[in-house]
Amino acid sequence: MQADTKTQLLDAAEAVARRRGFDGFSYADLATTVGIRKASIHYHFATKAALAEALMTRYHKMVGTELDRIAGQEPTAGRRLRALITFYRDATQNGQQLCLCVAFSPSRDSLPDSLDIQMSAYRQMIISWLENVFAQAASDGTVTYLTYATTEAPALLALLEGAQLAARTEQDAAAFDRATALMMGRLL
Amino acid sequence: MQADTKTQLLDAAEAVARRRGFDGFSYADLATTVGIRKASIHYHFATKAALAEALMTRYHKMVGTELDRIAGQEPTAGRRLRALITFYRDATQNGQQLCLCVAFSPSRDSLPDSLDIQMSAYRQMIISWLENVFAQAASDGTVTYLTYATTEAPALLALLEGAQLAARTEQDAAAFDRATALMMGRLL
DNA sequence: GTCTATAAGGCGATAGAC
DNA sequence: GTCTATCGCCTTATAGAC
Repeated sequence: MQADTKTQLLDAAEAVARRRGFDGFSYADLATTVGIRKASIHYHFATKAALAEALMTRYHKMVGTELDRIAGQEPTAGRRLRALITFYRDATQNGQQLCLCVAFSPSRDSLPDSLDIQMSAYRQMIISWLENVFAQAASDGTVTYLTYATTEAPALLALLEGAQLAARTEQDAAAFDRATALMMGRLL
Repeated sequence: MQADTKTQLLDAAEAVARRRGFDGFSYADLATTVGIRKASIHYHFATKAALAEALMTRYHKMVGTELDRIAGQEPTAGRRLRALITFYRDATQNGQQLCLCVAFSPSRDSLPDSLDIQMSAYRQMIISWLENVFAQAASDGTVTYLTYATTEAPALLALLEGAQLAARTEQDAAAFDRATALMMGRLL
C-alpha cells in the first residue's frame, strides 16, 4: 500500500531538507520525487513556510516516539544513552544527512518565526529526556565520571549534533564514531 | 584606510555565509553590502563556486593563525583548550553565526567538489592541534579525567561545533556555555 | 486533488561600453 | 574595475479548468 500524497511530500521534503538544508531544495524537487506537478504541492502546503512547520512538527513527534521506545526497552541509563547515540548515528544515513533541527539551523533566517519556537521545543524535549536519564545514572551507576544531570545533558546533545556534522562533512559514519567514542566509553 | 574591494567582498560573503549558509545568500546581497553592482563581483570571483573556495581558504588560514597565537600565548594544555573554547564561543557573535565549516556542511551538495578537500583539511588541522594539546595534557596534568589524545580531540571538535549550533538555534551564547560547561570544568 | 498556464521576481553569469 | 543591459533559467505562488 502506497502512502497518501501529503505523506509522500513530507517524506520527500524531509529527506532533501536533511541533505541540503531549507534553502537547498525547491517545490520542483519534491514534484519530481513524488511524481506530481509543483503547483499541486500548494494544495497540501500553501507555502514553503507551512511545509517547514509541518516537517518540524512531524519530526518532533517521531523523535519523541523514539525516546519513549528507548525508555521502554532499555532499563539502565547507560543502555538508554547508548541507544540514543545509535539513533543519532543511524539518522545520518552514513554521513548523507543530518537531524532536521541541525539542517535547519543555518537556514534560520529563511524560516518562518514559528520555527524558532518549534526548534527550541524540540531541543528542550531532548535535553529534558537526557536530564532524566543522567539523573537515573546517579542512582544506577551506569555512567562513569558522572557530574550533574543538568551539565551532562546539553553537553551530550551538542556532542551528538556535532558528531552528525562531522559525519556529514566527511561523508562517513566513522567520523561520528570517532567523535562519540569517548562518551561511549563512559557508558556501562 | 578602506580595505580593497576583493577583501570587502570576502568579508561580506563570510558574514552572510556564516549567518545563512551557502544557499542563503546571493551576489545581490554582497553587492548591496559592498556598494557595487552585482555584475562587478564576477570580476573578482568569476563564479560563486570560486568565491566559496576563496572563503574557505581564507578562513582556514585565519583559524590556523589563531591556533598559533593561542599556542604562543598559553603555556598549559588546560589554558590552551580554554582559549580555543572561548574562540569558538566568540565566533558565534552571540548566536548569530557559525563557523564557516559548520555553515557550509548542510550546503555540501551545492558546493564545488574542491570544498570537500578543503573542509576535511580544515577539520584535520583542528583535530591535529587538539591531539597535540591533549598529549601535552598527559604530561602537565591540566585536564582532569583525561583519556587518550586521539579520543579526546574529535570529541572536543564535535562538542564545539554542536555548541555553536545550540547557540545559533537559541540565538543566545548562553546555550554555548551550557553545552561546554562540563568540558570547561575539566580544564585547570 | 491535480492539472496547465502564467505572473512577478530572483538567480548566476556574460557582453561590451567606459 | 565598474558600469548597464540582458540572457536563460529558476523560484514561490496564484488562477482557473477539469
